[in-house]
Amino acid sequence: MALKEKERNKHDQIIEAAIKVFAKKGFYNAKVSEIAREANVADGTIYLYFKNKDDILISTFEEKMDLIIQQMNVELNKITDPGDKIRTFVARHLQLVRDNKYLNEVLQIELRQSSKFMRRYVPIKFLEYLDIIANIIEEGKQAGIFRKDLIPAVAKRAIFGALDEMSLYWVLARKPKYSLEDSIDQISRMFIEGLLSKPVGEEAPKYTH
Amino acid sequence: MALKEKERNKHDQIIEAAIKVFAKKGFYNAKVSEIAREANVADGTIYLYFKNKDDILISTFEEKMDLIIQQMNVELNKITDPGDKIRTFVARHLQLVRDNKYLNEVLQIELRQSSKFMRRYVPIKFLEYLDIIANIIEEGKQAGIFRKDLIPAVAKRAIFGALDEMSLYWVLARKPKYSLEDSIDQISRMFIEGLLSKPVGEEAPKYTH
Amino acid sequence: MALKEKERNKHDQIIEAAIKVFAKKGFYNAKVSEIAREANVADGTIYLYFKNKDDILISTFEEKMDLIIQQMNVELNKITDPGDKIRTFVARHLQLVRDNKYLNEVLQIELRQSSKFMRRYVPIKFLEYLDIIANIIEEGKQAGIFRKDLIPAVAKRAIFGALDEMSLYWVLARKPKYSLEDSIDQISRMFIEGLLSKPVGEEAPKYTH
Amino acid sequence: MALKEKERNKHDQIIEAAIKVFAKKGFYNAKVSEIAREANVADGTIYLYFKNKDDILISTFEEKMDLIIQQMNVELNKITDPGDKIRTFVARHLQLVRDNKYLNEVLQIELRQSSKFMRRYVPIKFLEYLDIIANIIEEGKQAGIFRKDLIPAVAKRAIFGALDEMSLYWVLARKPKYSLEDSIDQISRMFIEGLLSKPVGEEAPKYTH
DNA sequence: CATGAATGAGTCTTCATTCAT
DNA sequence: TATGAATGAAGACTCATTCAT
Repeated sequence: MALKEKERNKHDQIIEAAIKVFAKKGFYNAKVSEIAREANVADGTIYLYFKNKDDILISTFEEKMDLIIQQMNVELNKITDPGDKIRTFVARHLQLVRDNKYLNEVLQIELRQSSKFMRRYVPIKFLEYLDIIANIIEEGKQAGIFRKDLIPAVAKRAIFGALDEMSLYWVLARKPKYSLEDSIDQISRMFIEGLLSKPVGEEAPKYTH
Repeated sequence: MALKEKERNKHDQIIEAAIKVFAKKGFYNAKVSEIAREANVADGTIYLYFKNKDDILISTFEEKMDLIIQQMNVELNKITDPGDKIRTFVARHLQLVRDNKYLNEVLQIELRQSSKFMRRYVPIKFLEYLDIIANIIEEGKQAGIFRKDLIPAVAKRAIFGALDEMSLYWVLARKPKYSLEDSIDQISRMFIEGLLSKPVGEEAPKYTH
Repeated sequence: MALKEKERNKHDQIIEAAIKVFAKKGFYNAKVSEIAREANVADGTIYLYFKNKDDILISTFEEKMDLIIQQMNVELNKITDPGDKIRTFVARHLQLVRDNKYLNEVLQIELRQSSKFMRRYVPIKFLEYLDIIANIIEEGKQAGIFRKDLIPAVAKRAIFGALDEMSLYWVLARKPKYSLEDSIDQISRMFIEGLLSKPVGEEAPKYTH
Repeated sequence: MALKEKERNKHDQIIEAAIKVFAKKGFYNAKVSEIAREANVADGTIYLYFKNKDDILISTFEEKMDLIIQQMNVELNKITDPGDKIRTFVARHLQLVRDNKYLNEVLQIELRQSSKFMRRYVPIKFLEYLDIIANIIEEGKQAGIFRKDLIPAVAKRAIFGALDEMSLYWVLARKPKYSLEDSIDQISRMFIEGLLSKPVGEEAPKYTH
């Protein structure tokens, strides 16, 4: 492992350490010296790779989101049906959340944390991620599969919000009561089919307005 | 105005001041002395009404959520159809968000802020709010209007998450591109009807799972 | 003495402590916490009275120079002859230097210390002090006692510089070899009469160049 | 230029770089790494030529003063009359100051900087420079040209101080109001002849310049 | 109840110096 | 000799909290 750490460059060591510490303590309660210790570097070394404590968090976010966006796009490019894409997006998102516990906690809680980050820092990568959903919606509309009156810019946020809240639940719940599979299924279907039961032969729902 | 402030008790003055300051600066960057100044009381006075800085935030949350829950229940009790209830919940929630800019910012950003609050503090009031949604889902299922396989505990989080993300957008966007009405309509229909278009004559959607 | 310190306000306690510590350690090597200890206040208290460490030094300078300028003017107003005024200025300056060992060290060494102060900070009080000399020169010229071709703006700096260098000598020399009286006499006469011996009847100096 | 720098040895490169950086930033605000960059060497290289940061300043001072003292002695040895020597010393000093802007700033401000240097470090070279003046005074006394009661050890400091203050004015004033020639003339005459005018009837000095 | 001056623990950041290459 | 990445000690400053009035 010592070898493994030698191989990875210090930048990455620090990012990984920061994710752990931020996840455990929260950004404001995390000490730079603790990140340094976790990364097996000296305090000062952090500042050779990052401008300041804020920069560590922002860099973590950008670099990790970049990876996630790439992976997500690779996955989605294998699929053509918009409904399947939604289902896949939901599944992949929740799997990522489950498999990257620490990172999820940081993205979930710490980045939302403070006006400091939410406002001053324009989360380009986040918008890029949201737009993956918007694109699926748009494709679905074009293909005549999704309703024409959907506003992708609103829908993308609704879908992301639902997933995000589910993720938060997992972050906070010590013992989640619902499995990943249940969550994927529930959320996919809520969005694709809606809440209504639609017995064969029944007409379209009445709240058309 | 001096009179108006005299009338209100100091506890409420401080809560209102805290909402403003937390909304503007964020919890960690808000200074107790700034809240005191905004509330027109001395720094020390804060500590006669609240245990500490954390307690101000937690009290704000609990007291305000209590009000919101009561109002929401009054509203929903006038309605019987579960679909209408969902639509009303969505509408009311987004209206509250729009009409209580500062409070929304605090609930949105600051309470999510830190493991400190999200973990240590069990948000009873928040769960109570979520359960309003769960109850609607349950009623809908009982009435045969909503799908039987819906899991209310998951659905409630999906719906709240969608609303919450929309709220966050309003907090952060300087000039929101979508109106309250559009958002209410979009989100209500996404959940009630789903994303799929249902061309005349076509049967129920194919992804029946 | 504890009583005496109680009487004086904290601002002055800090200034006096700062003079001692700056004199002993120099500005950059002086620790704010050391000034606080010397002043019998907490570290944070310093920042209730001064913006930052720089501000302590600058305030010390301004406040003390103000006192010195006032005292000097009172003294000089009792005298009419410009030559006597020069002699008195020289005497007073050197006495002040001798009697305020710590302050002198700070003014001498620490304020000259760094471009930081000498350039960024316009030493209004210092110029005011220099102008006392310029005024004497001007009066002397008006009265026909001093040479008409003297440029007060240059002469004031030459006289101050001579005194200042003498002061520096006293700061640095552990055992000064020359007494205050000798120094006063030498410097006064060098400026008033010059270096040349001018026995009665002797001709003017020969160095025409 | 690369060639030119290759020619000069690294020691001198560092000294010249240090003069620039110290002049610009001041000793305490100058970074060793900045000196290294300016000198086109690596940070570590500095420590092959100098013991530490202090040593750079002290070495700069000693080496440069050595040169100045030599030049000054060469110049003065061509002259015999003590009055002329004083005038020449004044002129040469001020010319050096004007022609070596950076060095002057360092000598003026940075060496005075801190008790650290002024006390711990005995400025042998500085005393050597002062003694050039003392020797002129002594010669003048021997020759019966200067007053017998002059104390060279005091006079040398007065003269140097006057020059030094004038130099400081040039360092700090962005647009000096007085020319080099005026300054040389004023200071030389203030010391040689004094401030007093010599009323008609008495012999007027002939060097009206 | 109310005040607000005083406290002092706590931490990010800098930068002279080292040393493996 | 030369490098420059890494080190880690050190200190200015903030601000939640207290308590004498």
